[in-house]
Amino acid sequence: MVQIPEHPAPTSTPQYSVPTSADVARLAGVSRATVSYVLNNASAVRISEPTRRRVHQAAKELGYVPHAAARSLRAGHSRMVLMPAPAVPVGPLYSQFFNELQWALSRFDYTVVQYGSVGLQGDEAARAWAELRPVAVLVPGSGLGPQGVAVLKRSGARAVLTLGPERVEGAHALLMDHSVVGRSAGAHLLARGRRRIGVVMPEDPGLDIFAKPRLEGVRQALHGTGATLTEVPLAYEEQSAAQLAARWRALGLDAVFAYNDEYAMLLMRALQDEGIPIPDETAVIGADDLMLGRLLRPRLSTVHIELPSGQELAELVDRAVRDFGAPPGTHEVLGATVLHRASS
Amino acid sequence: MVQIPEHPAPTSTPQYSVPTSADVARLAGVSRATVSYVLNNASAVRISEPTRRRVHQAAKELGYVPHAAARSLRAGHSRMVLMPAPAVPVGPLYSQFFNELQWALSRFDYTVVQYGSVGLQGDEAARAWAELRPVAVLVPGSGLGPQGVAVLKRSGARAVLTLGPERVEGAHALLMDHSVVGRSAGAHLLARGRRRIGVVMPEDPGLDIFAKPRLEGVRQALHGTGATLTEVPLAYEEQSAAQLAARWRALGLDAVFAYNDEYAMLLMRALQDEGIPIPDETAVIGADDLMLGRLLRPRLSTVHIELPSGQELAELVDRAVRDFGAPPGTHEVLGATVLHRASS
DNA sequence: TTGAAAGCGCTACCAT
DNA sequence: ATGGTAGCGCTTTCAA
Repeated sequence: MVQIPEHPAPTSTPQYSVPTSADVARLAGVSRATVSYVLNNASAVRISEPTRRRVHQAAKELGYVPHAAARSLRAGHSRMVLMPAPAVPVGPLYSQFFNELQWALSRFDYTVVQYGSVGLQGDEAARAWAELRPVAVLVPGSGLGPQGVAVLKRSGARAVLTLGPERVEGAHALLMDHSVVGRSAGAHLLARGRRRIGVVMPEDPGLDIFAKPRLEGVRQALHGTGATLTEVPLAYEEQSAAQLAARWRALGLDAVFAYNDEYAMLLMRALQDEGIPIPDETAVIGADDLMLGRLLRPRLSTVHIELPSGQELAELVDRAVRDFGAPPGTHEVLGATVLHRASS
Repeated sequence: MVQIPEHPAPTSTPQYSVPTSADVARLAGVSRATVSYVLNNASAVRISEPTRRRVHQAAKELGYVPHAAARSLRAGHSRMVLMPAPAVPVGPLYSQFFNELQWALSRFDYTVVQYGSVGLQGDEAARAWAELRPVAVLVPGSGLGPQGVAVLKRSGARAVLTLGPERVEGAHALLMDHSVVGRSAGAHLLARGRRRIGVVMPEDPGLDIFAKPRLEGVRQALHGTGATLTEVPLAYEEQSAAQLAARWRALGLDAVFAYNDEYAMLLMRALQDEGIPIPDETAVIGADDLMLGRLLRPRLSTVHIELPSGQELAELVDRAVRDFGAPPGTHEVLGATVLHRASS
């Protein structure tokens, strides 16, 4: 289970020990109960104004800060929403989404905590999270199995939500099916009259969870149209792009969906250096709608991705927590819109 | 102090209550003490092999997960390193640095938790953090005052480290003085023979904490050389860049440090659209060494920024925790190197 | 080798 | 209006 390694004892004792509510009570000349009532604005009991003042004064004087662990231990539950930090370095899109979510959840009086679980595998990670007894767990990406969900629920988590490509038994699913991105891109390229379509596959294996569904989406869009699909591996390096560009004409493609805008920019530059006219000979489309794509010449077409608003998601979490008897639901939360610019 | 709003009672009771070590003890037919010994591999006591097996078996059967809050309450301390999530959306540089740090700290058996404190102000935030009784707090950016540091320390935090532009009384400082970035850029432009130097100031006020020191660094580099410095406000939008470019010649600048690579790319495109040759008429240098800067024509010169390694930082944190009697130290942790490419 | 029990800081019930 | 106190889950002496 859990091992507590030994750590050296403090080299010196703190001059002041941490003040507790008992200290506040002593200083104010009241009982611990009264302190608790006052500091929590308990509505069930009425405390006289002078007493309140004395307590507040004493608390301030001592620099008293309540002990969250003790409180939630006593209460039997917490308002902590735990969110494992995604292992893959994610873009600004996600960062912003996360901040928004955090803000929205705090409006519901939840405390959002991002837990770094580097190096832990699957169910082992779930156990580590469960030790914190969060009221809800919001898991990005894949990597949590039904076992993990069960562990969390048995440990009192009232809602487990996954943000990822697939449903997990027992958990609410916020399906972020990236195939819709590929479908949009594929459909767009078809509509532009392209027939021999390449799809960039980043060589960074960490990106597979996004890249594979996007590829699959393109495949779906092309299905039954007679258009061909060619996977094009590419590392996020100039040299890799140059090599690819050198053999580009041999691939015989008239369009390429470049996984995202960054890869698109990398590839586009290499193709242009090779003298391949865009979009005439090869159309290029990216994804993520980065500002920088607009600066290219020709301007980069892209698939704009809509994540759910933090507000919506926070409501979903709150509802799941409150109706935690209800069966877990599934929500499609990824939108995709093609922004047609000059490169396609 | 802290207000606990009321929340509706559970709509239904969980079918199974969360298993405790007492449940494990009961099922295994031993005492709670024995369970604790077994699950924590206590070296002080020897437990017979059959008993161990029974305990492990029972724990597994019940899906027992220890309660971190109860444990740290009893222990009187935790191994939690708390890191407030930076309010400003930060780039991939920081994300990677953070992951590395997290990993390194986990090697020291710390649990890293990122706490989202959106909407909390200064010392209020510090109190919220202090409620969690972290053993160490690692605060990025500015925003924590001496008061806040005191609150944290009085609440048992054995180390408070700030990652930011300036020292804070009582806290260890990992000084990330961005003026070194500006100094490098300024010195480089001077060395290239430029004399009328512009410095892009992003209009996003959240970036001021980086932008102002960078500006100051340029000022320092130019000091006493007779070169002039002009602040150039720019929003991260094409239109803003276009407007700036339109009046560029009137500014009479022969070089510009563009805050970072993204702003540099934005500006460079606008200048080129305006027919201003780079670097002949105006030299451009960015910062952050983004891959995408290499794709521009001319290739973008940049200031490569070196953050400290996660390993180093983890060691620093660990030492600070262990020798928490020692006076807080100051460490310069930002390096800057100019990568001269074609744009300057 | 194992068990009984105290107590970490806090809140909520029940007295007064 | 205020105080006494039990008990949340856990670890760790001390006794047996």
